[in-house]
Amino acid sequence: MAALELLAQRGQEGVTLRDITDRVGANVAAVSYHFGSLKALCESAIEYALERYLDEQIQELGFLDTTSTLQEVAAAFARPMTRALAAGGEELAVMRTVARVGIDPPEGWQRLTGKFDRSRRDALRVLTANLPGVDEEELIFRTRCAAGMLNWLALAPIGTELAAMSVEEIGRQLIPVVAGAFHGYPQPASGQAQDPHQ
Amino acid sequence: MAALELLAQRGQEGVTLRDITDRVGANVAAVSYHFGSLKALCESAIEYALERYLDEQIQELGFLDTTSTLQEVAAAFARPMTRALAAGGEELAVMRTVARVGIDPPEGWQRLTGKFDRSRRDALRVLTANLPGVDEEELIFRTRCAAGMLNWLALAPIGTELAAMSVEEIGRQLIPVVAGAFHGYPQPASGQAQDPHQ
DNA sequence: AATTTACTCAAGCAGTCGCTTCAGTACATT
DNA sequence: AATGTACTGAAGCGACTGCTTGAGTAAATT
Repeated sequence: MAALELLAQRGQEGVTLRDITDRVGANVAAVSYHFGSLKALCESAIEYALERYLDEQIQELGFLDTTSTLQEVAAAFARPMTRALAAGGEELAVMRTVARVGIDPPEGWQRLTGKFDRSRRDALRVLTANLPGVDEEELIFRTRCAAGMLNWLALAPIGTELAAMSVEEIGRQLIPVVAGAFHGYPQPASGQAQDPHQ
Repeated sequence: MAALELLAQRGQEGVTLRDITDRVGANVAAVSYHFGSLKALCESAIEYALERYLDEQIQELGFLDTTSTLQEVAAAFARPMTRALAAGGEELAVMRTVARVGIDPPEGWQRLTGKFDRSRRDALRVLTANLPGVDEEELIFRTRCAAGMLNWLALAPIGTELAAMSVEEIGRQLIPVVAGAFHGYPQPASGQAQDPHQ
């Protein structure tokens, strides 16, 4: 039940029935018996991963309030990923599966839209307090960009490099980048460009 | 020769020989005749996409110099992607293929490391001029984060939303985020113990 | 002891995969 | 007209896919 996320993350469509059964030492019939089909097994694994990630994300954002700094928001936003990168193993496989779903969403993934929306709303709430001058639409966009960046880190080779670091080291490098993406760096509307952080 | 990138982007490992031939109205034998194998065809398509993207990226960065602002750097860095998103079609398929390669690199992709390194070096050169206070190692990290974010935009569903906008509209939303990721947003000085998770 | 329940196992099904084969065709060259 | 070159078409090969089947097994329940 657990070791198959390791396969779901190596490619949603690239995982075969016998890959899984060989890895866990089971028989192909066991999958049909327990899940009905390979597709149902994958959906079950994806649902498990999504729930686990969203619960963690919502909890992290729940620790924040309107007095939280932008760095704290970025840290909370990125913490599920940084923790998974540092932990590796099944925790990282869960994050990779979630990231894959963001690229190749399965058919019936709308079941979890509720939790997903709540996670996004929580992030938006703490961001608007820090960046009152930015449109809500743009904050949503930045949130999605930041989430995409984190998902990319989980999937791309750079993620395996980060996996060798501690969670503090990852956060030290990553959080300023996430916070910077949230904050933005305005385009020179007219005249001289100035450092907006002063 | 062109319409097959559309398939390579729908999943490197999920593309089948008959998918391609049915789409272009050709026969399976034509692939073996022209490329030798499906793998060779995919490698050829990937190589084509990578070269096309890297040439464009290097050219964009080449327009910059040490007097360019951070927004200009971000704009040049993101322009191949914003342009592809606005253009759609084959140009977007090329970017999606490149992004897929970043996640699931094919076996012999080291051939193009030279151009890839040059692109990264060019980006680093114009970034150090804008951010002299940041370590080079961290600038490399931020460059990879920003590139990952752009790749994500190409692959994820948000990319199809962006594809409905003009290149100026995309840039208006995207460039501040990329520039913000480059610039970073510093963490609060250590010792304040603001983080509730420690 | 008998029965039910939960599950595993090897075998095999139809379908698809990448790839090859070889006869057939269009066209340029001689 | 004959020949060579470049390419296409349909058919089929072995390997693999997801999935099913039916016999077999171990433990719990009766």
